[in-house]
Amino acid sequence: MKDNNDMPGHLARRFQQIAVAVFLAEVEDAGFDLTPVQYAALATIKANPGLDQVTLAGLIAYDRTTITGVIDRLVQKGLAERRPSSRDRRARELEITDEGRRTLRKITPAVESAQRIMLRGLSAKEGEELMRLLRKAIAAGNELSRAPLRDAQL
Amino acid sequence: MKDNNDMPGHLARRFQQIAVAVFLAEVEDAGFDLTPVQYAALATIKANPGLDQVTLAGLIAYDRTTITGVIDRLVQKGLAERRPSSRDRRARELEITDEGRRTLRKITPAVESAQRIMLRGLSAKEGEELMRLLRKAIAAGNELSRAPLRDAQL
DNA sequence: TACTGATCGTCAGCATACTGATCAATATCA
DNA sequence: TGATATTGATCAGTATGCTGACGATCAGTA
Repeated sequence: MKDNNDMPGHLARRFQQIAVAVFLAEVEDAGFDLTPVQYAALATIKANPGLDQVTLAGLIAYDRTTITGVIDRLVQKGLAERRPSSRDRRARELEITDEGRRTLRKITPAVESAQRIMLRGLSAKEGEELMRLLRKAIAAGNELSRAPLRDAQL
Repeated sequence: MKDNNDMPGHLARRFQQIAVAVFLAEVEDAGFDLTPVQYAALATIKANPGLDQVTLAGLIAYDRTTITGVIDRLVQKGLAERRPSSRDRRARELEITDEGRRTLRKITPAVESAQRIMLRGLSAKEGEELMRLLRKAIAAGNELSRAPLRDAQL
């Protein structure tokens, strides 16, 4: 009988669970209230000013129906803006605010600390190897989820 | 600037996302409607007849407030039973039904197939190494989430 | 035994994720 | 051009996960 610990799916769930908890704890210690999902979205908006929601979702592999709520909360916190696109009246253009920029800058040490903590049981070499294997497995399975990673097509 | 692909937290999220999608697809192909979370709970109930909800939650590292809904759905599907404990009037004893046993038996090939598919980008050796590193990182971070893994204390 | 603290299950509330549907707008092509 | 298909955003509904609170119960102790 296969144990849970032999199931990559179960290990994936556990590792994610810990990763989220560590992220939230570090960010809260730094005095901020931002989830991992909101952080990734905000950082991607900053790096791609004016992008629309579908493109953002593709860049971080979120479902398009999930991104709506995430952006709602970023807007509500004053970290991002959503305005109608001039080129496509269906689309919304996303922009980071000054407040969002400030938050990203000040939160970075906590985010990096979180990434270290979630690998604290591993040596530096093992941490690298874990990330390499995850990247490889993810690349092979990219199309298997409803929200695959996509390049920004310009 | 750190890329998403250098963040273990982001990789964890992506891998989990793919793992869940693969699991659901395989299980549905086999003609069943069971989530990864429900599967793990049901298998653990079968292996530990009469256990209470807190113990179950500890064995699979679920939050105790989450397990309530999961069991609701297993009971509603006729796969498990929840009855008051005779020893502790606060607690509920969980039992798998015959239907639950049948489902577990018939669903096993799909579950195992799913575990293979989510590692399909890796060699057998790499898959083993990924699981080893995940187990190690998880062991070190076990206490960092609200729902750590716990042994059944009897 | 009476008090105190811990524990079991549940609840309300919030934040991801997904399925499938819909509306508006754009693209494509016969 | 006109019919058709596709796309961007949203919505309702469902299922995890979590925080913090609660009532009922149990356990340990003064």
